[in-house]
Amino acid sequence: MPRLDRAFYARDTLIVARELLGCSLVHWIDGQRVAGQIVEVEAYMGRDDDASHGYRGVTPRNAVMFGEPGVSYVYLCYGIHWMLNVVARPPDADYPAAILLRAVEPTEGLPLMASRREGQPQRLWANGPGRLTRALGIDQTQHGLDMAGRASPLTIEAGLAVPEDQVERGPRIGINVPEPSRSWPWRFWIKDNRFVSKG
DNA sequence: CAATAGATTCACT
DNA sequence: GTGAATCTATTGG
Repeated sequence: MPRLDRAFYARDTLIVARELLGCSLVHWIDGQRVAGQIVEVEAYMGRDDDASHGYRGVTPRNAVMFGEPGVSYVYLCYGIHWMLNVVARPPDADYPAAILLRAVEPTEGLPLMASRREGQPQRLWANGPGRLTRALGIDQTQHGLDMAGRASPLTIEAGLAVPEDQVERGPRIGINVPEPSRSWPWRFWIKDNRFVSKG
């Protein structure tokens, strides 16, 4: 399937988040292709969302959130876990925005993934934002890549559209939960998918 | 500078 | 359910 182009990412953040469901996150490691189908995402928009890294303005870490759509935003969380986001915002947006990839279902390069997730059952390989980066071999070196660019080793490819009746939306989970009025519908996941962490 | 919270996961109880 | 692991950006003195 073709990789998602710039125009895909250069739209309303919530629309892009919704449409990322069912697409394939693809990474080439040493000429090997590893991939998973995106089953859970979370949108972070700077202007109204004080949980967003972009809320308080530009810093060295979050700068790409203010820039080109389609660029990867990778950062270390809790000193241990790499989080993978992709910038998604209209070209003229006056706010920073990115979408956190929270879970994928492994589809290609399973032996390589297995070696990176040794001792874990397959259902736990990529069921979580820190787990999927581990499974696919994504870390700081993938920060700032243009995922819409032709040569990027990290990209997202189009998938079959997920029907609306299979999509669920809900609030954040965990420690960083905004006020209820602002906490929905920023998380999207495929209904009944066994890799979705919570619902 | 020192302190702290954090878009989490894992091992253990 | 609870706590540890481990490091960076940000906040406060």
